[in-house]
Amino acid sequence: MNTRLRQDAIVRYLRRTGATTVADLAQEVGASRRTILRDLNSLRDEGFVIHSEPGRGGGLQLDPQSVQTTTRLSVAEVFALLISVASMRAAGGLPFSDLADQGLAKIEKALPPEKLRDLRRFLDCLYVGQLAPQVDISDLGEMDADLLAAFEPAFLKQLRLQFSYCDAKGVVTQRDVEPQAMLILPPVWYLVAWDPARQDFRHFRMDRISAPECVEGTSFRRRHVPFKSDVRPLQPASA
Amino acid sequence: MNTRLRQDAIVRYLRRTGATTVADLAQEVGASRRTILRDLNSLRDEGFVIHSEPGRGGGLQLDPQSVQTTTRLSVAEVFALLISVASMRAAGGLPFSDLADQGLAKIEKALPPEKLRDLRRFLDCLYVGQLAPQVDISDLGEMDADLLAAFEPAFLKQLRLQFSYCDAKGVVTQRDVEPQAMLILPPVWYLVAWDPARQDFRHFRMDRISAPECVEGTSFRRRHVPFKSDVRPLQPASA
DNA sequence: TTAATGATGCCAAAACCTGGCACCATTAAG
DNA sequence: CTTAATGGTGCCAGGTTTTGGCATCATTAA
Repeated sequence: MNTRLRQDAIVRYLRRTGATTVADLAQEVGASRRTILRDLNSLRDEGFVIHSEPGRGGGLQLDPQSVQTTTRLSVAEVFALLISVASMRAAGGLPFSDLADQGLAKIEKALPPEKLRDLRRFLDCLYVGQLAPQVDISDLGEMDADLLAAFEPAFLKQLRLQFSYCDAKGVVTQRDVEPQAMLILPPVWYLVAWDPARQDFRHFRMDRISAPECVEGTSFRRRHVPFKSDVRPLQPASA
Repeated sequence: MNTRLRQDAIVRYLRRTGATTVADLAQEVGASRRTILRDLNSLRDEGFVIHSEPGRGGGLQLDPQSVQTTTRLSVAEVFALLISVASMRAAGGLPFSDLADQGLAKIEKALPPEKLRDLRRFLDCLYVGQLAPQVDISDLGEMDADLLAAFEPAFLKQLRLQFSYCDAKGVVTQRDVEPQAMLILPPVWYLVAWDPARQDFRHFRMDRISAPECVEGTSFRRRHVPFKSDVRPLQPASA
């Protein structure tokens, strides 16, 4: 985790919990006490007002007034975005939710502090139930950037994709396929691809793909993927 | 000098001078040519449009239109937001997805059109499975505005809320309750409230609430809502 | 043709970040 | 008073990231 991301996470957590301790923050963002204290100093340098009190019963508290800048989105719009992203996260840690959070943090900073405060308080009243059975995707988070970097050109330029794949039995094989679609069955993402060697479609769990790499100079045609009827396009209707 | 600070300095200098060269920038901010070029790439990733032309008489120029984008979102961040919102919509039409789309549309406008086109093409390759059994929430969409308008002050100022409620058996009753939380069990939203008349918690399906209205002048205290263990706060956990 | 310029890959050195440790000051509880 | 919890600082070894230099290429105007 990046310094900047961690500091954003700290601000979010402070905003959410109202008051907490250094040890708690360290646990929450997965860093040491020392690092948290350093981050707090950095944040104070950047203008965030963070009250702190040593001693038993003391703690940290973020002054809500200490966020400023200009706006372009309406409060309702930001609220809606917030809900979407947060729900997705709650749904089981889909990939990219960290990125989305990061983007939202920037957007939130563009709200008038007063409205932002209201938004936060309102949001604190929201809870979500579990959407899907929990699956271990602990490694997925760190692969996002690599996967995205490799997949984007593969889909855009229709280049073949090579990677090594670890199937359900733990057997690792090397693959060279034509990416056709990505299928999301929360919280697991699949790559659906045509395997020229096997002359058939195959689907691969994202979290079992490693070392993905585009094969430059290759090209292929899109195929009609035989999805079941309960699978539908993700593309929003209107936007 | 920090990476971020240096990149800000580059943008300021480009804005100020109108046009310049890499060597000039390197001199100005006290870094090497190589580093400047790296920074320019980062800035482009974040959406800044920087024209550059090689060759004698060429140079760099910052597109003034891209400066209006005060919120510096990276392409990856917008992509992540897009995924979240689109998935939510596909997952069963949660309330507010229209608003979220609208907000995203504004954000997308801040992207270079070329990148936006790529983003859309990439998104065409995504599909999503069904998250939860389908429920009829056809009316929910039109109530969003009313509900939001009524609920926001109720939660913010802790005012009692009156509405008429149609229970599962179709019996309509008049309610006057203290709103404590909102619970999302996709795709259905619930209002969790303390009912003073019954001295107990009650939950109400959003799509069965009608004519909600805040009762001015009332006030109450927040209570600890006895949620089951698989219910968790919607507020994003730290990244 | 030539010199200026943007652009990219590579690599070793420099800079920075991190986590652990020792230690201190303050505070509330017992 | 003693004790445990807490915020805060200095220091250092190890790890990660950033940086600058270099070679190289493409493009453009003089």
